Amino acid sequence: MESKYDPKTTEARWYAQWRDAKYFKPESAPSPNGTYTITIPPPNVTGSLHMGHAVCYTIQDALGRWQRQLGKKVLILPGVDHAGIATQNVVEKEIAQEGLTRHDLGREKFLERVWIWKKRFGERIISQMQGLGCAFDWDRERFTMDDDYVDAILEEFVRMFDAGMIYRGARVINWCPRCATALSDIEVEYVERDSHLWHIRYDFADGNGSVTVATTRPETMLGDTAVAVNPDDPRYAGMAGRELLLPLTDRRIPLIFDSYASMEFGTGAVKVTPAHDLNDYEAGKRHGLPMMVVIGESGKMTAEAGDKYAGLTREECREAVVEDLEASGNLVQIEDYKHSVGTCERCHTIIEPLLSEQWFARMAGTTMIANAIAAIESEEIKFVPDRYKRISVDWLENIKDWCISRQLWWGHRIPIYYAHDGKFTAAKTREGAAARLGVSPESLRQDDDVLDTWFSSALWPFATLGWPNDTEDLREFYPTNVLTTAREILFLWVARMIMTGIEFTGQKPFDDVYIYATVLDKQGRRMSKSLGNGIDPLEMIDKYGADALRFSLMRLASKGQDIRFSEDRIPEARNFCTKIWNAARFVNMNLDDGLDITQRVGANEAYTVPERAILSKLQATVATVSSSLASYDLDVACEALRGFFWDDYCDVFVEWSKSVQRGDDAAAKARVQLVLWHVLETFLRLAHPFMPYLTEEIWHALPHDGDTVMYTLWPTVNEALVDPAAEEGLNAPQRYLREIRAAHQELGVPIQEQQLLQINEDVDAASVSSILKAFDPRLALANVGQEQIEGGATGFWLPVSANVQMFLPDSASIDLAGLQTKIKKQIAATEKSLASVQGKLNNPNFISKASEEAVTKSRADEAANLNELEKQQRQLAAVAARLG
RNA sequence: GGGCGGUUGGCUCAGGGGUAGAGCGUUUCCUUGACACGGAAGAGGUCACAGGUUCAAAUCCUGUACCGCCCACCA
Repeated sequence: MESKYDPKTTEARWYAQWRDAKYFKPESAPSPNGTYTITIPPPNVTGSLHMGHAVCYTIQDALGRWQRQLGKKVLILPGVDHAGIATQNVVEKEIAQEGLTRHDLGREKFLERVWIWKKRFGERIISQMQGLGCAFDWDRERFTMDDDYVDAILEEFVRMFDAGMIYRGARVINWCPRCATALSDIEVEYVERDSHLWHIRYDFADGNGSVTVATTRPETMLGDTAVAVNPDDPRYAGMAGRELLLPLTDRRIPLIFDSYASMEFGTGAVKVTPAHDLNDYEAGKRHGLPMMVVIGESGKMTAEAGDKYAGLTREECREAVVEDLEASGNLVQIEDYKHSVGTCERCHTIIEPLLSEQWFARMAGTTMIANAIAAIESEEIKFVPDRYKRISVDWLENIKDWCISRQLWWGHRIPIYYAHDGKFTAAKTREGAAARLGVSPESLRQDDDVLDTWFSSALWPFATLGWPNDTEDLREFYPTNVLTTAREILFLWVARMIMTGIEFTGQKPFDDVYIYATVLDKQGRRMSKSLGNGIDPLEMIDKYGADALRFSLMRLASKGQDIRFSEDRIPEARNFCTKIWNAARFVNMNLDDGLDITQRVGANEAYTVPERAILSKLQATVATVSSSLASYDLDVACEALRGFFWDDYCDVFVEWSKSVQRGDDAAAKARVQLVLWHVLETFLRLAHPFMPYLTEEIWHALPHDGDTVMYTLWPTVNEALVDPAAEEGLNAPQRYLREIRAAHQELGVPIQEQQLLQINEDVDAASVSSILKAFDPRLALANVGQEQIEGGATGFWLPVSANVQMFLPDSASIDLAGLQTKIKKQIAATEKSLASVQGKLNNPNFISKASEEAVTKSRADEAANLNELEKQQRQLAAVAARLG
């Protein structure tokens, strides 16, 4: 093994080897224990992967590698999403730099450009996942625009259409004037804005009085077709049906009664613009009001807005209208007002609610929704953390119909075909539609719109496995086991996969939904392009290695808590990788050639205390890492691995083993080597899901059995090796040693002069002595456990811990006064702690009401404190006697 | 307006009814034959605040404050 670990060359070498050997394919591994499937959330082809993706794919890879070691036939199916609106936007931005719009290119040429983009970024994304070390089955990689995937979408659409779940209608929808498309409700992002509330006076047409309305959007008044007041509002009693003169126009509009007008807000009168506000639209429908579209799809005022305003942008028109209202004297007041404004999730342009013909999927009240709710409520599909269960159900229970048509070019064309006579139907093909309508295919016109991206991603877990065909993959790997995803697409994606999965396959799409931590920057802000605070995973891999990045992310990603991440968190993990490398190198260089690894460590052999202790702790680590993986507590697993390896294995066991290696007991050497190797090899298998490259590299450098650590079996707990007594047998001497060292430091006596130790505890004196000498060879311990001083040396016994005394010969020059002060301080502390425990024990309520366990523990605490106090007092006495 | 999460040593976070834990940082010592991306020893917290329940509260309950997120037809 090289003295320094080089992640870069190691990672590249292993990934290529794994891939060439087809290790990632479920068919390759010995798999007697069933299947385990993950269809990874397909990233958008909009750009490269960010840290959130790195967390996502790292977790899934770790879960997959773990399950593979458990003997499962593991399929992790990768892919990318065409991401309609998002991708169209980035390509539009790209061509804008050439001074072009998509309309300059035309649909066909523009789509060519998008495909070029897709190829470039799709490949980059795949190589990024591979750089992370992801053991995904690349032969099964899917894209949401693959032919067979498209077939699944057509199937979905036609089935829903035939079931009456898809309809076309004119409704007020969310329109993004910049993207020039409709959006669904959940693609709108609300942001708080400082604005104004404009109070405008509408005079009655008969010249008798007026009504003042308040609005945040004065420009929409040009499309007002009524003013509404609450029927119970005494201020407007009997005024229903009276006509108002709409300012700046010559139109007359009615005053209507509708309970949607709140009496508490402003004057209680609300202007009604049915074509540009969802509530107003509903009110307009209730009252049969005309709907005037005054703002067009481009965000500019239409001819309906009047000659004066037509052609102005919404913003320009607002200024003009306010100015004109001021001039006409109708502007009563301008109030500062903070409210939230809907914006486009993709381009952040302010949404225009717009009356428009769109395709909708019926959601509310359908069995599709009911079944999804039932699956979540019954926990047939389990959410982790479980609070997302309630959130998901709430959303589904209040679901509205879903606007699925988009006026985009990049996406799946809606499979609706229109005949000349206006009749239309849905079909997978033009020919199919022609047959349904009884006309010729040539006479049909296909709808120009495309489908919402999420309409296609909703099928991901099963369309990727071949649905609607009854494929072998679908039968074998569906339902999948876990969906690991980001919180922000819980409704957009997760809920919809559950809906469609149950609807179309009759089965839930996955058992568990694991919502992982969001990666934030150091200040707790979202990482985003506009803030420029993102960190490029590939750059970090290049700098620290993939294993270090993976480990740092998983170690920080505790369940339900967001991660504040910055580059300076990675060295911690990188240092751990280095530590593992160096320890392995040390172990490896000390292994004798004849090590027989078929002789795995068993329980029956006569191991020394430190050997039994490390084997025992290894069992605990196996248990913790296994259960933490099962409950998605990857941070806990990482911490268990780190603590065990660094503290228990390196700092204690490996250090101790040096004394054996230095000695001349051949049998002891062979034994310790076997334990060193066994623990390390087991650790590598445990750590492999988290740091695949490093573990593979070391595993191969060590004696091993097999071709890859990927296919080794997951370690199990060997109860026979669980040995708390041995752990204590190792802990105790370490405690003594700390105290001996402290005492020597305190006394100013070199530790080399320490020869004798007296121990009153029930310990194996020989073992303690040997462990002590192993950790500090400077100790010239001649005897442990004997009070008799050989050779008639004179000196005094200083208690160093409750049951241990060390001998200080007269020759030592000792700072007794300093020691005295220190012991007195310790006594005070012990007394305080003793008083606290005794206070508890003297409380009759505690004795009678507390659990037996708690009382027992307190009694033990009291005894320990008393013991400690006694020792300290003896110490003090010993020193005092010495001081004379 | 409703809901959810958070508030623990300088920083980032675990934990969770029985006298506070980790990593990083920091202090002192150590270039000892795996590792200075290291080792040894140490300092450092009345667990946001106020009430309550309990023999016992950092932990459970109620409320408050602040931070963050989500939802809602906040003219």
